[in-house]
Amino acid sequence: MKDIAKEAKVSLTAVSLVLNDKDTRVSESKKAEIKRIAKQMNYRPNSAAVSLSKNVSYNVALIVPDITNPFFARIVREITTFLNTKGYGTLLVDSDNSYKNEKSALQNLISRGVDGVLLVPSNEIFSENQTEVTKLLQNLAKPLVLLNAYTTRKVSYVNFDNVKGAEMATQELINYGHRQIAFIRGENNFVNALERYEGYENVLKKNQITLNQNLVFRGDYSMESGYRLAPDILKNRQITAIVSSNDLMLFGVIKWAKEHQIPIFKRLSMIGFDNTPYTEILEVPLTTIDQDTEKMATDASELLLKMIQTKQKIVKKIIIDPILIRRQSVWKR
Amino acid sequence: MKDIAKEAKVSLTAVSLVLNDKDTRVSESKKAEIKRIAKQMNYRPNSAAVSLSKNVSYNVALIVPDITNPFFARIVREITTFLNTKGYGTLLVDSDNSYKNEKSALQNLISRGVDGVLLVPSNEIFSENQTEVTKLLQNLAKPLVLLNAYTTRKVSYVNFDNVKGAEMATQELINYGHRQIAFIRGENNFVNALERYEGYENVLKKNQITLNQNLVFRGDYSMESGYRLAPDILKNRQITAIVSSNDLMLFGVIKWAKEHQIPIFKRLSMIGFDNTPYTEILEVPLTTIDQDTEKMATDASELLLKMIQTKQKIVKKIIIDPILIRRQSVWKR
DNA sequence: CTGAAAGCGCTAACAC
DNA sequence: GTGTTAGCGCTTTCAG
Repeated sequence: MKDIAKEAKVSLTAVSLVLNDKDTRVSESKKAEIKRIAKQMNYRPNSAAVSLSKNVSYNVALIVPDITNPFFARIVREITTFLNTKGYGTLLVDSDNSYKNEKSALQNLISRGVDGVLLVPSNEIFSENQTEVTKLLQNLAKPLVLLNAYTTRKVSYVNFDNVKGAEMATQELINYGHRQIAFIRGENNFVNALERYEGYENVLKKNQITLNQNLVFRGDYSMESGYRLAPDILKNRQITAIVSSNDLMLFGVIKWAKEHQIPIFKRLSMIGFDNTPYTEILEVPLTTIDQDTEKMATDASELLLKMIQTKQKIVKKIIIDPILIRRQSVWKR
Repeated sequence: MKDIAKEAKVSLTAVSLVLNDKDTRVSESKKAEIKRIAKQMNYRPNSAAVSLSKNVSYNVALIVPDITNPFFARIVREITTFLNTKGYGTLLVDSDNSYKNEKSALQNLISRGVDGVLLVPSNEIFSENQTEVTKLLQNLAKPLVLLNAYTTRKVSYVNFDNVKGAEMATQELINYGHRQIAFIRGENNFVNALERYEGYENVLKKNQITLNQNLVFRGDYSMESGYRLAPDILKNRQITAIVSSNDLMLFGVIKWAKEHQIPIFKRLSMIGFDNTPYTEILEVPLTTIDQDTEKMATDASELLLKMIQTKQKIVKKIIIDPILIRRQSVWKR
């Protein structure tokens, strides 16, 4: 900048003003001259200096439990792309589904000077000491938006209507004559898992089917957990259908069944959650609940940017409706 | 820092020295006192100030073509996790497989002050004006390591031995009696695609099978491109086996076959590339070429950090051997 | 062993 | 319309 000023024979102020388009004061001729020289010298502002001076970094933190899960991968892609067009960079952290990592990432990122954080929380965070978590989330020095979770805390979030999603899935199976419907749910404390389970319960009750806890299985949203659950699910011959809280756990069940030569697609109707791309290449394409990750990503990013730019604490709750995607894994029993 | 200095009745210098463990000079008692107070005040250095002063940011850029592709997702996870343990943050950009995006990201990230960049290049970059690309990559102001690509430029990279991988795949099929082996390759200019094709050619020649260009199909590594290619591949009834340059394109073929009720798993032997997790849940688990993404990620990250920390330009080429994972999609014809 | 002070590159309040 | 200058929070040189 100094060089530009010297070259253009103006002050640093003028250069700064012009290059930031706050050129209300500078004369047109100088303006043009400064811009020309800046371009010619291929000037790039030093972002550390800008940050130090303005106390903003134009970086946002994004924390996800597992980037390898296609559902999260989609979210990450939408968010980074969106933020990029708005002039923000994305610092990505994979928390490996661990609260400990989330916590240290949160602190680390704040001191890295991010302007705000987008948090897709782990399951674990909800099993922790909740007053500590509240403190962590509410007293964060920077704006925060939660994705794919809800909370009663004074924190913004955008989430899917999980109750509704699970209701649609369960009802679909009942409509096809199923009554012994297994449900693969997530961890006890994970709020979305609770909601999905609630949807399952609701629909059973509405259809006067008594809830049987032997049909409820508990995983952690990973393919491995589905794989682990598979033998128990498949040895219960009463079960005619499965609703899974996500596609991945169902994939795990399918993997186990394949390995043990069980014709699972012939035996069971199945509905997943997330509409991952791989649902379409299975032996029988999977019916699933689709969630509009793009909307989630842009809604959350926009909200965060608004908080950052207006410097206001906004507590807003956004809930997105899921959609039932009918393919071929459900049929009359 | 000022507060700590005041509280401890020492100078700013002392505080800085102690907190950075350059405490060769400060007395033990003061040292302890300063650390105590810093912890008590929950002191976090302002990273913008550190950056400005030291001219480093402890941030690294990571550019990938498509985070949604499980192969890249795995790389991203390994890299972010590894860099995190070394005290570096990761600025992630999804280039959407476009050279234009890569180029602007590269410039944008540099001016964001990253200390170095890890680039998993798009296919497109190799179809561009190559003198421009050379200029872009070689004259980058910061250390650069390429992943999943090779180059004759003075640029470091970590890549798989693609020739060997494709050779293993093709030979495996020949060993099982196949001779009309289709090959799904990537774009013309993408170096890895070229290498894989070369491996295919090599093995045909070695086995005295004449290369038939009608058996070579060209995709872009996306599931969609496989889907597009499927009708042409499947209508050629001579073909008894497929080698695909990645799993995803094969998934696309499988998807199309499913939709058109073609029993592809009965008709064709198939081998993919990448060993994505979903290869195991298909109707017939897929034989594939596994690439050690973790090694690639850590090798590349370590190399980059070395360049950053020693401030030396290192041009090192690392090549990793792939492994053939035998599952059930290959059988005697 | 310790501290004062210059400086990193930029912004913005202030004075002209 | 224009320029001077005081910071932003930290590191590091230099003088004691």
